Amino acid sequence: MPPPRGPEILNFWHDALVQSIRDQTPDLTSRQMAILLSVYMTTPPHTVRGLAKELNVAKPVVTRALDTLSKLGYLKRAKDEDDKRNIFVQRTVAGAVYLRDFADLIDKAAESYAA
Amino acid sequence: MPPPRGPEILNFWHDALVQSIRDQTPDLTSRQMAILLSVYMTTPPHTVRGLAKELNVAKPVVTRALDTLSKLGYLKRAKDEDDKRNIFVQRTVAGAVYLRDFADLIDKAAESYAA
DNA sequence: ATATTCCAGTACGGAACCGAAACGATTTGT
DNA sequence: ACAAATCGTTTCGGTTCCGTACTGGAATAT
Repeated sequence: MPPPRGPEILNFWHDALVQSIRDQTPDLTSRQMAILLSVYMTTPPHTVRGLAKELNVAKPVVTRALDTLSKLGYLKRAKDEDDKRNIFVQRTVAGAVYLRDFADLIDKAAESYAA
Repeated sequence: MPPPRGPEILNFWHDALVQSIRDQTPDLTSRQMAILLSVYMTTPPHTVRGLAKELNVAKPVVTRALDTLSKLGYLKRAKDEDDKRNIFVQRTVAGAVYLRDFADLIDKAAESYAA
């Protein structure tokens, strides 16, 4: 299995992106998607400042993304009882489903490059 | 590296996305990125209606994306002398450089999942 | 206790994007 | 010749996002 690098990976990215756009699922911005993925793919706890630092963006960006993503039901805020200044961002079933579907989408796009 | 499959692909996508956001390169929307990639990764000629159909979006979406992308110098419009209603979307050096850098970025993110 | 630091969220003005409809310019059909 | 269809763009009102600055509440330091 010859590893496709460089140019070919752009083909892969292109196909996955086109699929996700065509499928008309709620159109998340790159930042929203990155935040959603961070919450699901990295170890808790997740705070606003932590996410902001990870992505190197301003805090309001994270707050706004959390507003949008929690309105969609893809994640939720939870209080930190030990330090009430904090909030923890947590996963939801709907978010897990959305990401599983997204993974299937990318997988499909990736099939062409498996050989 | 071949893109990973299954759940791992989300890790891969996450890392690539975070990298591209952190690197502060001009923040293209999914649609803009998809259009840019279509122009560079599929065979010419590329017209507005063709790109719109490929992505299943309205034509003005493509026109606006072309405005943004040509302002960035990542592609350019060219007249079709045979049918003056058409325009052809063409590649530029700056666009090629941008995509090569982007590919390097993804490649780097993919390295972690080589095994 | 009280001043300082830290956290998430809000306010604000500006910019970009969206879908739908309408527009000129060009080509095609009759 | 002239009506209809095609193509890219523009316009419209509305929504969302952005960065900067600021707010209120909570923890920490002196």
